[in-house]
Amino acid sequence: MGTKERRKREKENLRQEILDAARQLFLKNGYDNVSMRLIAEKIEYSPTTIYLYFKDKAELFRSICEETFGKLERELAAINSTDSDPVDCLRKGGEAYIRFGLRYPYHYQLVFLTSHPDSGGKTLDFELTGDAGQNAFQYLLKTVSRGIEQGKFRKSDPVVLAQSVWTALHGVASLLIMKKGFPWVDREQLIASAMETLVRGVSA
Amino acid sequence: MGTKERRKREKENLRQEILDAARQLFLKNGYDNVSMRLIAEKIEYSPTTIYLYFKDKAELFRSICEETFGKLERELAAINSTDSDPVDCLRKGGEAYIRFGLRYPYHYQLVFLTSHPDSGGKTLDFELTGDAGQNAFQYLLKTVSRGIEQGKFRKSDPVVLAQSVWTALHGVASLLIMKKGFPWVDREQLIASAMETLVRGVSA
Amino acid sequence: MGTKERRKREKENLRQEILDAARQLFLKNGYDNVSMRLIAEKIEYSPTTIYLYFKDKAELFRSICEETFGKLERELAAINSTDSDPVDCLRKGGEAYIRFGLRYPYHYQLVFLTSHPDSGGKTLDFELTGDAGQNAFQYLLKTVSRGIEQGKFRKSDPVVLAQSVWTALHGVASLLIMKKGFPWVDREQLIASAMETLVRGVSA
Amino acid sequence: MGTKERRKREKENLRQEILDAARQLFLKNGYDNVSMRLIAEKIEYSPTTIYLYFKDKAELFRSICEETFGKLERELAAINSTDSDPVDCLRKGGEAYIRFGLRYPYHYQLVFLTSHPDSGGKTLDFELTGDAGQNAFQYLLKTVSRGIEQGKFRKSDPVVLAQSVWTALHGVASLLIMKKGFPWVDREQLIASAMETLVRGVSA
DNA sequence: TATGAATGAGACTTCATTCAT
DNA sequence: GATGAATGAAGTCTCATTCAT
Repeated sequence: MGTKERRKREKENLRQEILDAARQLFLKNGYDNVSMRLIAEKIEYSPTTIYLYFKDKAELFRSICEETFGKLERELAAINSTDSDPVDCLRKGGEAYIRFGLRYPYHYQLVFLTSHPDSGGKTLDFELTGDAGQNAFQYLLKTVSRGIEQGKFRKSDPVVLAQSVWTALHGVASLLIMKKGFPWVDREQLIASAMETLVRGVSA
Repeated sequence: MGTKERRKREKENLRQEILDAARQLFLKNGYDNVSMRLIAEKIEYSPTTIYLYFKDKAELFRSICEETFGKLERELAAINSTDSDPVDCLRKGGEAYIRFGLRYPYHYQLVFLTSHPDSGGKTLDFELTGDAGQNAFQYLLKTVSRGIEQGKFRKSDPVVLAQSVWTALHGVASLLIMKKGFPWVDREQLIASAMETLVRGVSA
Repeated sequence: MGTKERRKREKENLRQEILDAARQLFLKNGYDNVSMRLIAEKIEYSPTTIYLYFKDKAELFRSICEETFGKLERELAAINSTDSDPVDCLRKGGEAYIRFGLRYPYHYQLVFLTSHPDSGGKTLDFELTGDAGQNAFQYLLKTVSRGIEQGKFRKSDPVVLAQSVWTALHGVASLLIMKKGFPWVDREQLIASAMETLVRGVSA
Repeated sequence: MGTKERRKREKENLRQEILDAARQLFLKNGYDNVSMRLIAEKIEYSPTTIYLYFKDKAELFRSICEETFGKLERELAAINSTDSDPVDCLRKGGEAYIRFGLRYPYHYQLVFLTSHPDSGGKTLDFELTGDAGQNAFQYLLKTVSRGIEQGKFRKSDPVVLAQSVWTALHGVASLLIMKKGFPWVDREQLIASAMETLVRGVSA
């Protein structure tokens, strides 16, 4: 194979390489503390090159978000289509959600633990993120609605209940991801306890 | 009238004035979107002046955090010392925790939503982090322990239960803070529902 | 239908197509505000392609100028050879000159409104400059000389008079080109008035 | 005088020094080819420093224009207030205008021979320039109007005539400034001839 | 002939910070 | 105690251009 391979690392797909590098940096440093130059250095390309694949910094960030949401959605979709009992669904879906976060901590952080630069002047307008968030949320909402209808979950506005379920799940995932230094109990025990609390909490 | 009083507002303590201005700005814009100049303009002093009171931007921010977390601790302490019923304690303390996060979102972010392993170059180095987290947690642990002892909370390892309670509280605070763009239901309803879920979930 | 014809428009001569596109853009936006990419997009080719036909941006521009100034000379030549009355010649030639400037404002700028002493680093080096100026001037000089000889223009050194005529024509063209923001009267009226002033001014 | 003088060149007024440097560079290179860095290097300061005196590049450019227009206006005002005969006024004012250009070729070029970046996308909106231009033009308009009223200038719309007079004056100034390489006749002769042509041309 | 990929240079601008007064 | 003046570093992004195919 006479092909000249300029760098050892395979770079079949530079676009993906950029995404990977950027994701990691955004996570470690936060959106504002990652410069295009920094990303470029990490992949050992010139900053200009990034602009061949992404219109600007915001689009790069947005792409990373979309990517992650896609993964999560697919996992949740699988569970929802398999199981029919709302309680089972909640249990399995909830755990899946938490474990998704733990398995892809980088992605999770980026999407759920990075403040999108929409507050301070520089409105970058990540509507899309919101949409994707809602998509993932729809699965949860369905489950909760069914649970209420079937009298298995306590009576209440389905949206309200679903959102509060989400906060509970997110709490577990995010704290475990972010506070690795905290003297946590056994991770499995904690997840079990949190899920138990959640399921009891929403049950009728 | 000989004395030219440059501003009507009393400024006995410029240091405090700086802290106040900076706190508001950090809260509104986030750390990265607040420049020293911006703070200086708000207090109508020159940027240089700030450096007479604070070594640099990081120290200024750190001071604000300390100040703020003092408040959180005091709030939680007050609740814990006043109320004796663990359920009430959990309810009130939990709400206080959430509302604290919502009131000081950037401080909350800094301490609970930032991973500080190496912080990538710009070392902000908030030693406080671990301490504050654990301090706050101690109050919760006490309450949970008492609840289990009194048979009001379901039987389980107090630390495990306390930690899972924390995740639930944190979930509400952090999601509301980070995902402002999400179509949340009425905030009060959401908090109420989440607390209800939590209290039911841990009850015996 | 085997042959995929990428564009309907015939493109026998890509070089000419580039020139045409570039000319329009240079005219509309000015040299500095036209990027190679912009030209490339207009002709629906890649930027790289342009370099197959022109060494660089400067050469492309230079080609356009040459092309254009050929036209000016031909126009003036035609008038001078057709008309024999110096007054008519002056009138028609003068108007032609002005209108030429207005039709090709950026070319005109380049040749008559740019000082090319050292051109500060970015040497555009339009040798053409002096030549084109003088060539155009020769036609004027002939006309003026004939006018004086025939007693139709006021007695004076032909070169002096010709040069002052040139300044008058140039004044109209250059001001209209450079000061688009000025609240000019109707352009035709202005040209007519300026020409009237000029012809009266040189008449015996 | 123990005063530490950091540089030999006097720099009592850095703002003026910036203006001077910028004016020269804008002239030599054109607006687009002058970078803030270049100006900074010329005055041996950091680019940042310029921003202490001017909001941005556009404001710097605008300031230079204002400065120049001020000078011209004052000269023309002096003449108009002294002389009463329109013909004299035209003659003297016209010459003054031309000589102003020749005396301040840098200023003149910048204001009358630099295309303000208003055409190509980047609308910088130099309304002000237009205003100032109009102010200077008012003096000319007054003279021309009086001349027409008194029957000394040929009957015509005063604004049209005034504008065509301006083009004539501008033609002399600008060509002499820009085309130093052209084999001009004696400058005084040329000015005299151009003014003669102009005065004859507008006379009744 | 045509181009996709890549880049070095450089554009304007903002920022935290220091120094001398 | 307070500030005006100044700066080095860095930010995002665009451009003309080249190279290998």
